[in-house]
Amino acid sequence: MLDLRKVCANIELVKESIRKRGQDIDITELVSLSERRRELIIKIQNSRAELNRINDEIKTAISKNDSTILENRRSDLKKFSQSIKEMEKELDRVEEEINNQLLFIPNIPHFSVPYGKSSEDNVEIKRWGKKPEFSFEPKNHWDIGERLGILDFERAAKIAGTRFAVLKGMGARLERALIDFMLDIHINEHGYTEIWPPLMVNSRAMIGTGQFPKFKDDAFHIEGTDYHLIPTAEVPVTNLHADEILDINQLPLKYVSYTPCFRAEAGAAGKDTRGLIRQHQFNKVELVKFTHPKSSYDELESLLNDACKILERLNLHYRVVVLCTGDMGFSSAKTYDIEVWLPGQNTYREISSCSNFEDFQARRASIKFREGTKSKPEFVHTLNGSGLAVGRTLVAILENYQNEDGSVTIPEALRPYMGNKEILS
RNA sequence: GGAGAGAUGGCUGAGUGGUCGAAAGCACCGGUCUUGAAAACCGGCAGGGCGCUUAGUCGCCCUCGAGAGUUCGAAUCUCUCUCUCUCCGCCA
Repeated sequence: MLDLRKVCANIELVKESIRKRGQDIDITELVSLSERRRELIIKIQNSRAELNRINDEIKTAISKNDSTILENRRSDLKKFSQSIKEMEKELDRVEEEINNQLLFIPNIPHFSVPYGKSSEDNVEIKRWGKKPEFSFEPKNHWDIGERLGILDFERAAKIAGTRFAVLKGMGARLERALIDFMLDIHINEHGYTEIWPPLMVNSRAMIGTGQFPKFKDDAFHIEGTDYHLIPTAEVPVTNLHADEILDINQLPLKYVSYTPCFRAEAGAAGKDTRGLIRQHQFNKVELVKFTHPKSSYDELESLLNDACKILERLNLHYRVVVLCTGDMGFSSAKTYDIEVWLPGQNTYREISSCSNFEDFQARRASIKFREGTKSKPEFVHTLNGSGLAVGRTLVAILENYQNEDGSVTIPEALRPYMGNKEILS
């Protein structure tokens, strides 16, 4: 959420940033509502001050047993407080409307974010490793996985539906190994603290990180409750510190959390219907940081590196792109996507998305810190990134490490997690 | 699921209709003392919002889990909700 005062003081900047994202949101009503809000507040406050003054008179009248003043004042007060209540009702309506509108305005992109309309305009900034060469035609991961008997989409469809998968035998083991492998690196080498959060959250948490109200249809909801299946660990982990003032000496706080993620994938009908790429349920190891505003962009770089490290250990070729203004997520001020090379599909595929939200989420969830012991609390900056999407990493391994006979070599770094097995066949 | 108790500042906790945005203690910050530290003593220490001719060691307003109500006036009384704890039941 943007700061109302800043929006009103920088109307053109906000309009421009909405336009750069390729969106069309009219903020003129918001600005006039803000003015109305200020008028009402001033009126109400003056009235209340007067009300309080009269109340003090009544107090003294009672202590002095002066019944004349008492009766005079009492008869007025009721009407007076009634009119205040009416103004307050209007103020409530105005503030609710302001809030509704603010919740739908996306974050302002960082100045370093390239302008663009779609993913076509994202800018590649880094490439690591190289594409593996094959003496045969590399297969898709679903063909490899089904032949090895470790992926089963048909039975998943039977028990749940489309966009689900069953992992079996060494497939399940590989998924579990990857989770452990990623967690160990982030915890032991990168200094993150592990979190095992609830997999369902209330709507307040979903508002806090920006999924609600705008993207309500993307989440699974448990009917008759206020529980929502988390679309990413970002939601519970970021909201862990909602309504808190964090100790500046503890910043940056770094958390890593493995969770299943649930997405309705509304609007993605027909996209990536085959394979593991786009599922209603998938596993992800998520990195979350709470930082001082001054260092958040440095922390974004190191978060990106932490995520890249996993692919490097697995020796998987990847590239990093900066998302352009038109392709960036709603809450983000700057996002890097890590895209892994998938030879079976002859393309780079997003495997991690690392973002700095600046104070956009912190303001929604009210997460603050204090610069000095006597300073006013300020909002922290929040960041997160996948470290990594587990299912897509499994896909990358199957496709990049496949052999001509249909077997798959297990990356060396992963073997200790796979009972020292070297090959899936 | 049943019964009971509770929710107050960073923490502990007092307060049952006006003298309360709030005692006391702890923690923290500043000062005095000290070679330094500790102790002792003195002082400070909640969040949010609005205003300004002087942007301040400034003025005002709101907030004692959330919301509604009673009252001239609510931390205090009533109702609803949320959460926490204890006991019982059930259960991985």
